[in-house]
Amino acid sequence: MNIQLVGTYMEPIADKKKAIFKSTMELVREHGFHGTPMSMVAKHAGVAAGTIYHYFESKDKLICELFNYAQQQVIAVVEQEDCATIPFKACFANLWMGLYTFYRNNQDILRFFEQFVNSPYSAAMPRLEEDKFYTLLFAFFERGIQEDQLREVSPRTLGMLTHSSILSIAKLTASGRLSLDSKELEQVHELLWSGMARHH
Amino acid sequence: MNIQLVGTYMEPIADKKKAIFKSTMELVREHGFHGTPMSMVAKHAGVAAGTIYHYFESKDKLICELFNYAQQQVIAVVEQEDCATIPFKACFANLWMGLYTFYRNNQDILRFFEQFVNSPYSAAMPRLEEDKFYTLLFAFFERGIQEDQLREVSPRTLGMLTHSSILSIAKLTASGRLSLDSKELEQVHELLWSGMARHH
Amino acid sequence: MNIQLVGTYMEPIADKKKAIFKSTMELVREHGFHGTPMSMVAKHAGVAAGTIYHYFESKDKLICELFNYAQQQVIAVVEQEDCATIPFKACFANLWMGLYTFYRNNQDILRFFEQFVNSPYSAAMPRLEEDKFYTLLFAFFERGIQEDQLREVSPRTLGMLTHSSILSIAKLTASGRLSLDSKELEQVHELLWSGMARHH
Amino acid sequence: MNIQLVGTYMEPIADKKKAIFKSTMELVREHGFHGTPMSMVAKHAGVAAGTIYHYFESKDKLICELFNYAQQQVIAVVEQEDCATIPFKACFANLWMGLYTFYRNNQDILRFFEQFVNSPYSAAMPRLEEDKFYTLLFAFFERGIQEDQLREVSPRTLGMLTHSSILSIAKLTASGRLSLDSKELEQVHELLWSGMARHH
DNA sequence: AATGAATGAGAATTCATTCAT
DNA sequence: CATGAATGAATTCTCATTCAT
Repeated sequence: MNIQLVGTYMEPIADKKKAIFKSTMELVREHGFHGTPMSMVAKHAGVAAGTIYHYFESKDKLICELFNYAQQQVIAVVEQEDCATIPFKACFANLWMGLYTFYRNNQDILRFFEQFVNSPYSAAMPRLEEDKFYTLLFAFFERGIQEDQLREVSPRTLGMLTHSSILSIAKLTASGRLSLDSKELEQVHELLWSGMARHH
Repeated sequence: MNIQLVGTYMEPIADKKKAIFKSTMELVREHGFHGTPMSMVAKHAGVAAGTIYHYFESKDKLICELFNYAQQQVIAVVEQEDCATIPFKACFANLWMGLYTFYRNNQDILRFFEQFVNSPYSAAMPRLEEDKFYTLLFAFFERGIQEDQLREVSPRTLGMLTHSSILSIAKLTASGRLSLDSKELEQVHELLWSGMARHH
Repeated sequence: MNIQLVGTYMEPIADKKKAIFKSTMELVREHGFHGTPMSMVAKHAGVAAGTIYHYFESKDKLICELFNYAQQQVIAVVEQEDCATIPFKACFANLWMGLYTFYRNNQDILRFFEQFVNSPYSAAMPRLEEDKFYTLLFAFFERGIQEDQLREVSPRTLGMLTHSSILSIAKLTASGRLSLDSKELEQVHELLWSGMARHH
Repeated sequence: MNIQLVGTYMEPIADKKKAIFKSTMELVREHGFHGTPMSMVAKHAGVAAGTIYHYFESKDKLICELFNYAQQQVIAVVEQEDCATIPFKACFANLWMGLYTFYRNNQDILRFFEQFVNSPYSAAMPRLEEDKFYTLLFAFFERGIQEDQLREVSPRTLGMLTHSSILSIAKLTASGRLSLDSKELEQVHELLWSGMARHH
């Protein structure tokens, strides 16, 4: 079948559309938005330039849809952590490691995200309140506070601190400028935890 | 006088050059690199397009020099903290607040940096080892470890964690999506400190 | 039945072909040739883009055939005036009003014609001598001269003057910039007649 | 000097701008709007493609400005007829012949006009009431009526009839499908006049 | 030093047409 | 017959850069 499932929406995505997503991601990572002409995407994806415009209104739309597409994958990482049955602290550790591992293994996405959120494209994106990823993330910390596990700091602050720590360490290790073994990684999120946790 | 001092190098910068820097910074912040043609910089800076090429070899060079120019200012913030005479913890707090305040008051620079480091431009920039800002930052944490104030975590890790926390909180408060009073800000870097500090 | 008669040729025209003609006419009127892509015609006509190419070799052919198709209708208007049994002057009046009424009620055709004859498409069309409409028109005035009803001015001149007067008044009233009641309309062609008629 | 006067506005027009106007006029006449890419205009005018965009915002603007530019010339023809000192009938004859001669000698403009007014471009143009050419024309006939020289037919009707007669005859003779000597031309506008004139 | 008109390579996008289903 | 995804040449337009003044 010429289709594939994405996220939890069961939306079938044509092979060509996926190929265009994949190529755009890889090329934007390497060359940036501006350095990635549609002709390059087309060539890399093995389709004609015009074909891209069957699937996407414009380059801008392609970029924004790609962001959403990739965002879904990050959301899936957050959602798969079933925190209901394990201690909050362990859940925090899982979340940190889960996201870290995801970004570490998906450098394209990490780099694409960083470019995207700092570009004028992001102006067209949902506000923090409507952003599913951040909604989930903030809710997680909200819960931690209410369960008396975390200090009484705004959940947004905790969420941003956690996420930015994940991103910065993932970029650092991915760039090869620092190598951290699993023990050291544990140290990192443990460090964060000990800062954020309420001390009884 | 038509000159001005920058950094500690005593390099005089012509008014026009400065105007070009300023305009580029503001425009790139709003429109991104790609959305900021040289003609727009020229108009905004009140000079002719050709004039820019008296001061800068190319657009790429202008962008890179602007990065260095702005970087100098961040370095100045780090350098002005005289940590020799105060306790390390207080110095950490000063550094965090100093950088936070700088970025908070210089949104243009913050946004420009974020765009820059995630773009292909940054490929042309010095490696972490040769980057004066990071050298200073890492040295600071190195000292903290050697003084037995910080946990034995790689200084790079500590530096990146600290810097990313500053950037993410500055972006968050600057965007207006979160408002933190000075007490809450203190909480944030205190949180970080308590995670990183060696507990005797 | 899925067919219909057109003109006097008894050529059956498939519903789809007619729908394509109709859509093209309406869309070209509004958007011009260039502003009317085949995909738009297809959508408007409720057929697939490829289907148009079953009926028409190319866009150019479609346009030219549409011109002929519409031309038939104008010819029908001219032919239905049976001038053999009524005075020439009355026949002139009927012809003027017949064509005026037709164009007035068929703005699409009027606008399409005007665009067509002034475009490079018309280069591919029959010369004046081979154009049935003009042949009929010129013959009419030829007869008027021979019957000593009209001044000795070239029939072509009289034909063009008459036709252009009809078109310009139809465009003017259709545009809503001028409103003429039936008496005023009569005045107009009476005016023309009194200019062209031989005064005995 | 690198300038030239246009109309009565004394607006200097750069040589290149004029060359672009001239080329566009000639090329549009022959190939139509759609058949005249900007690259063709550039080549024909001896300028780079980008240069056109120094003078004109877009192709559409170029076309519209060209229309106005050419319109000025037609207006000049109308304005140069000083009707105050000669009989109205003679003035009508002069006007008819003046415009006829202008269009006859400026086929490019005639063809361009016809294409323009029947295209979607004309939608962007001033309404009849604000159109200087038609304002002048209608005022002329208004005067004829008030001076008791013309029948009591709406000036707009008379104006459109007259102008359309000029255009159709100019097209006919220019196409070579009809040849009219000066006597015959006189016959044509005399014919019109006798239709429109009030018979005392 | 400064100007800004001119350049032209390159980018995004369109659309007539084809063809496998 | 009918479809509409796919094609890719052609088009409009942008913009970094140059250079005569």
